[in-house]
Amino acid sequence: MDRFYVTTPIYYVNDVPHIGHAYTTVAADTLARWHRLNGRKVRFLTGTDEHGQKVMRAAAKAGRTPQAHVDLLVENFKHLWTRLDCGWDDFIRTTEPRHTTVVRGFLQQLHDQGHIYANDYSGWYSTSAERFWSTEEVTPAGVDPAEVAAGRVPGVCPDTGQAVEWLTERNYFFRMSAFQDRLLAHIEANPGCIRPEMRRNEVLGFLRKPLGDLCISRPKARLSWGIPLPFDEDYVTYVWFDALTNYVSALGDDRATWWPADVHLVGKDILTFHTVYWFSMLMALGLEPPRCVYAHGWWTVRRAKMSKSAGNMVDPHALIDRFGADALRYFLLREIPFGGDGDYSPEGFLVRYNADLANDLGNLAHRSLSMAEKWLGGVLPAATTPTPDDEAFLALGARAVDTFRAEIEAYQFKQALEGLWEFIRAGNKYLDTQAPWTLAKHGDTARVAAVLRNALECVRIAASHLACVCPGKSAALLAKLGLPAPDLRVTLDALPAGGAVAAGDPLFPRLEAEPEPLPPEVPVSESVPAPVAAPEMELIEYADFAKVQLRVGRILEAERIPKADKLLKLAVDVGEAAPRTILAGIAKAHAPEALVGKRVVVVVNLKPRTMRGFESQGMLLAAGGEDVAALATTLEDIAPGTMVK
RNA sequence: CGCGGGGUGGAGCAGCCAGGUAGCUCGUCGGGCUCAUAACCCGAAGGCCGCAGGUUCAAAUCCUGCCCCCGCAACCA
Repeated sequence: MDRFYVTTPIYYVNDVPHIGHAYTTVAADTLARWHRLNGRKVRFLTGTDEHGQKVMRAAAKAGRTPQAHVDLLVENFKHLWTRLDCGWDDFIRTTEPRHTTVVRGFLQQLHDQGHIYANDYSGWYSTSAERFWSTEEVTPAGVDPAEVAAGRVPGVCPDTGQAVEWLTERNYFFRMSAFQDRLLAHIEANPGCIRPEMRRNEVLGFLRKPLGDLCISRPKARLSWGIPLPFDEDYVTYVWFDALTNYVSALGDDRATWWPADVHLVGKDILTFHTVYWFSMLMALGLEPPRCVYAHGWWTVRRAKMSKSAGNMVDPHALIDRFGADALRYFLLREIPFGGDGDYSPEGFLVRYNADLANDLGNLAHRSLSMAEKWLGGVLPAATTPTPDDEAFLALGARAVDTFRAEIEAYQFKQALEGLWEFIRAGNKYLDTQAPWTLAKHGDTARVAAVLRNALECVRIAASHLACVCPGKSAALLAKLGLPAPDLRVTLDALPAGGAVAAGDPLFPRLEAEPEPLPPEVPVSESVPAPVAAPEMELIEYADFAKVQLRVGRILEAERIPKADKLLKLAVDVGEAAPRTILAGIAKAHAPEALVGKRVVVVVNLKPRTMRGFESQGMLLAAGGEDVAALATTLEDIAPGTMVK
C-alpha cells in the first residue's frame, strides 16, 4: 500500500473561507506531505461545490451568469490554500465537465440497474424555504398533527413561519434502504472506517433505525443550477449526490490506481452524508467505500460558536498576515485533538506561538547555530563516537520520532507534535547539561564540536519531520543547516561534515501582545481578490410599513416555559382591556423576573401563532441575533397602548 | 426520561475502555546558567480527580443514583 489518497470536502463556493475550512485543508495537506516525505505516491484532492440555489441567487444579484460567478468565487479558496502552502494535486469543481459526466454516468448506471425509481412525493411545501416538510414539522406546537393532516389547522413552515401547501411532486429516489443491512455489516466489520470511534457509534445508532430512500432529484422548475438527470432532463441532481461523487470523478481514468480513498477528512456536521449516503451509493455502483472517513470537530471563538450573524468569523488571512502560514498551520494542528472541538482566541494563539515555536524550537535552533558560528567558525565538524549522554539523547529522539510517526498516521496531529516537542525540549536541556560555553572556556574544542553537532542533528530531525506541518519554516531551517531537503533519519551523523551553517535571523521572532486587540475577527479579508456580493436591499412603500401596527406595551408577567430554552411566556399590557399573551424567544438573554414592569414595543396585528401549547398574540421588537436579543423600548415613560410609528 | 459530549491543582488538557505511585502545557514563586529570541535549565507551591452511595485488599479509573456545563434536536413571529 504505497499510495495515499486524501481528500477534503468540496467547499461551498459561495462561502467566505474561514478558519474551519483552513483546518480541514491544512490537516489534509499535512497528511499528504507526510506520506510524500516517506516515499509514498500521494494524491491530495480538494475543490469546490458550485451548484445550488444560493449560487444562482448570488450570481443574479451580482449580474453575472452562475458560471461566471463561480469562476470568480473559486479563487477565494485557491488563493487561501496557496497562502497556506496547501499544495493540492487536484482541484475539482462540480461545474467541470469531467465531474458532471461522471455524475450523469453514475445516475444512468443506477437507473439501469434498478436502484433508482420515480415516485410521487407528497408533502408540505414551503415556497419561502424552498423545501418540503413532514406533517409533524409543520404542525404548530400544541396541535394534534392529525388536525393539520385533515386540513382543519393550517401548517406553517418551521423555518420561515409562512404558510405551507400540500404538494405532490414527481421525483426520483435512490433505493438507499436496500443497503441498510450491508452498510451496518460493513461498518461493524471495519472499525477504522469511521473515526473517531465516537462518530462511528453515532452512525451505527443512526443505521439501527429504519433507513429511508434518498430523493436524488429536484425539478428544474424549482432549481435550474445543477446537473440534469441523464434519464429525465426536467430534473437536476440532488446536491449531495452531485457533491459526493467528486471523490471519484476527480480520478478520471486513474480510478483503479487511487480508489478507494485512504481517508476523507470531513467536519462532524457532514458525517452522515459521507457515511450513510456515500457508502450506499458506492455499494450500489459496485465500488468500495473509502477506507476511512475521519470527522473532526469544530472551532469556537472565545467559547462562542462561529457564525456570520455574530460577526466572529475568524479570517485565516489576518492570522497569516500576523503570524505566517506555518504558525497558523502549527496552531491548528497542535492546539486541539483532531476529532474534538476546540477554542480559538488571539491570546491562546500568541501563547502557543511564543512557547512552542519561538522559545522551544526557534531558540534551540538559534542558540545552537550561534554557538556553531562562534566556536566552530560556522563549519560543521565531523561526527564522533557518541558518549553515553549522547546515546541517551539520541534515544529520546528515536522515541519522539516513533511517536510522531505513529500518531500522525493515526490522524492524531496534536499528540504527534507533542511527541516531537519532547525531543526539542530535550535538545535545550542537552545544551544546558553539556554546557558547551563552559567547555569552550576550558579549551575542550573537541567536545564543544561534538555537542554542537549533536544539537544541530536534533534541530535537523525536528525540522525534517516538521516539513509536513510547517513546510516553509522547515525548509528555511534546513537551509541554515546546509540541507536542501528533509532527512528523517534518527542518527547523529547525517549532517555533512565541513558544511557551512549560519544563525541568521530568528526563525520565529517572539511576539508581544498588541495593545489593540489582535485583529483576527475581521469578517472578510481585504486580501481576498474576488468580490463578495453586497447585500441588496429591497425598498418598500410607506403603505407597506403602515400595515405593521406597533404599540408600547408594559410587561406584567414573565415566566419560562417547560422544555423550551429560548422561549418566555409574557403577559403584556398594550392598552387593551386584557393583557396579551406573548411568547418571545429571549430566555437566553433575559431573566423573566428582570422583565416585569419593562416597556417594550409590540407588533399588535400579527397573526396569532401557537407555540409549545400557548398562543402568542403579538411579537416583541428586539435587536440582535440568536442569543443577543436586546429588547426595543422607549426613552420616555409612556402609557401602554400608545402607537409607535 | 429526546440524542450526544463533558465536569481532574489558577487556565487548558491527558489518564478512565484493560482498577494499584494523579501526568503534561501555560501561569505563579524560588534558584541556576549566560550560548540564545527577557529566551533556556532546575526546584517548589497548588488537586478530598462534580456530589452521594456501592463493588473491591485497593477506585479518577468499574456499578447505581443525583447535580452542573456544552453541542445537536426542540424552541426563537
